[in-house]
Amino acid sequence: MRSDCPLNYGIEIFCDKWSLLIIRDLMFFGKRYFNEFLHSEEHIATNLLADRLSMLEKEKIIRKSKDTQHKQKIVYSLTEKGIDLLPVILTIGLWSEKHADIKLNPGRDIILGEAKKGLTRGIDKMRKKLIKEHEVG
Amino acid sequence: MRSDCPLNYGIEIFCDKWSLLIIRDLMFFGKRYFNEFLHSEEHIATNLLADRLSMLEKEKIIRKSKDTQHKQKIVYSLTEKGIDLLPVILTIGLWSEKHADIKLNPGRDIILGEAKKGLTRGIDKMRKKLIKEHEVG
DNA sequence: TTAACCACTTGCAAAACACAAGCGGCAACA
DNA sequence: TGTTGCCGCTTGTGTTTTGCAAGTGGTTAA
Repeated sequence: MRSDCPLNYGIEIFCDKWSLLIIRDLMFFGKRYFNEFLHSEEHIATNLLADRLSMLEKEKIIRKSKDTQHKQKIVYSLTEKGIDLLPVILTIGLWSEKHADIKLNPGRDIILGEAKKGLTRGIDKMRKKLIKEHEVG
Repeated sequence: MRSDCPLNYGIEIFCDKWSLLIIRDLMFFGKRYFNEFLHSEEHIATNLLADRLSMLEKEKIIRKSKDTQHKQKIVYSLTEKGIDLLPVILTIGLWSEKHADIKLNPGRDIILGEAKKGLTRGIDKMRKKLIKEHEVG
């Protein structure tokens, strides 16, 4: 670590071009398998995806488990630490919606709308949903 | 741009290991000069600092102006787009405080405390202060 | 006049990234 | 029971970004 600043702690872990996109896919698009992350529109390379998944697991942001149906498949899901990145992801999304100089996906309003109405309440509501989906707690 | 996802828009601009730290220094530590950013505890290199400052200016997150007193000095300050990164920085800080497995700087509680009491209210209060300090609006 | 300070720029080595191909384990099908 | 294809990766290679050190041209204080 370069410093003991809380901001820097988070930056060193997930501030790269891919980690938060993987977490987004887990949060909002129900993706759980290696191949599903691979086919997101940003097109991450297989080696980088493998790197990020093992890093995020090491940091206890995601959890790896075996699929009970298909033995060759591995299921990824969010831990509580991962779910708690929801405010970070939403605030970045809201900032982009306000300030982007290019046209963004209007479909994402469904996700951001709740947070736009009231940040704290929107986060609480979405957090509860995620805790159920990822069997946390 | 790799996609039209709002999250991705923000990520492509400021999700690297340095940009948010420079913005933090502008927001909370009153830093305004090249040399001041240079001497933060994370120790950015001069070429990277120059790169990031020109990128952040190009993205209209910061503003460059000449010091009226010292002609050789250049003053950096936040635009409204930059000030609006406050929620992003605060939520990363709060996440770190909650989940870090190492000891973090307890002095930062002064900054995070207001947001911890109530996120929306804390942001509003700090935002108003920043708008005055950076002469925005 | 000279020494220090200012915001950078340049050069180079190391690390990270991006792309393509391949690999061993598992599964569906003939 | 052999073949074909999907599964989560790993490996190899070239390119880009980063990190460090040194230097530069203009400015300022003594």
